[in-house]
Amino acid sequence: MDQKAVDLRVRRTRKLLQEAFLKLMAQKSFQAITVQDITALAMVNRSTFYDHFADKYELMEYAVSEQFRERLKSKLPDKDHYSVENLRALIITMWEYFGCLQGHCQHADERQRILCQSQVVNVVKKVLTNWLSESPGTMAGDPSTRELAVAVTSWAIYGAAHYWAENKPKGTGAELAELVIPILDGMLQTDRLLNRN
Amino acid sequence: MDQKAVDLRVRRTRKLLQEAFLKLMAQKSFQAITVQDITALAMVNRSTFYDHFADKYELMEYAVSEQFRERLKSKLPDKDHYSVENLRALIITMWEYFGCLQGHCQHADERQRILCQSQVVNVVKKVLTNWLSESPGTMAGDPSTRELAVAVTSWAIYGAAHYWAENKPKGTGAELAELVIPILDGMLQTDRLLNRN
DNA sequence: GTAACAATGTCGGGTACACAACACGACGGC
DNA sequence: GCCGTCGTGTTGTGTACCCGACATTGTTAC
Repeated sequence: MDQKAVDLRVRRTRKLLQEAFLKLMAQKSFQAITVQDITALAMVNRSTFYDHFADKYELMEYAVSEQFRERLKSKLPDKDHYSVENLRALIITMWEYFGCLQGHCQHADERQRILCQSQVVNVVKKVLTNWLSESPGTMAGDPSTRELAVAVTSWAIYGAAHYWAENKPKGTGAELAELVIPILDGMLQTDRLLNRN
Repeated sequence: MDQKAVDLRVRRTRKLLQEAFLKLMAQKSFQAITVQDITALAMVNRSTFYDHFADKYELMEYAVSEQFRERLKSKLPDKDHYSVENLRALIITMWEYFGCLQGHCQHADERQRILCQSQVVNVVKKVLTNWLSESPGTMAGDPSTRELAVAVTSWAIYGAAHYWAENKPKGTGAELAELVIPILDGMLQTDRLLNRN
């Protein structure tokens, strides 16, 4: 699933299933969507669906991850290295996406909103891991410390974005970023310093 | 090509190629579009293209035919039988589509505009043939007379729609229909009467 | 002229996918 | 109870498609 899908057919099939699922989510509840609905709209045979996803939950996770990944990729100034600008874009994008999730999936209940959001966090974890491993002269020796820092930071961002999306409907992403960047940047910087010793 | 393409993969591939082609026509000239452009956008292997179309001209004909067919299907009150209302819808739809062709394919030259329009006439021929063969008690014995009537009527409609689109930019489709329906309906009716004897 | 390059059209071998058929559980009606 | 219907998940066989490589045909530049 996560590993590269080289074959054009594989990439295309997943893309078609993803798009069909997102379209259906805009007009139906997740429960009301059947695998048959998805495959019919995507023009993919139903049994082929199971070659890629165990069930519609797995497709939802995939669709959310990919959509957020795409969106993030287009917003990051330099996607390969850590910087405060990248961190700001990350925070704002996640907050925006949470709002978009609420808007796009009108019929989503609390349960699968959390499922979706946790997928977003997983994407952020990967991005942060990349940044820190690409960052020159940091954490050469201790990957487990890095994993911990990534997990803490990712979920911290989630907490901020989630709170802001739920409780501050008038707030902007920039405001949110200004509030939490000092904390997060501090975490990542001290982490780097610790590992230099 | 024309015969039914049952397999889902075939229908999907052609649909993807068609959509990609139409997207590219909106931003490039026909000459500037390569088969590679089309297949890349459609997420279809280039060699697969040649399993369906001999060249990009054939794809253009297919795309125009299908697009017009779809458009027509959604406009006809009763798509299976001849009636003046159907004839009116046919005339107006063709005229509208010619305008749409000019708008959508900005970079099209005169040569392939005619290629496209002749495909539209072919679709109209098939529709008229269907109508007359489904029409109860008409032309049971002489298909060649029917073919002739269909050809004459189809190209007559083309002449009207083409002229109206080119020379009467202020005109409406309804006006055009009112002008030519008497002639065309007369042709089809006398044709029927002739064949009753 | 010709050399480099890009797009076309074709072929063979491997594979992702379609299709049909199946078993299973969950419902709802009689 | 038994029934038909619907959605799910699995399996086997045939095929549409991918991919890479190839020769051919323009097209541009030197």
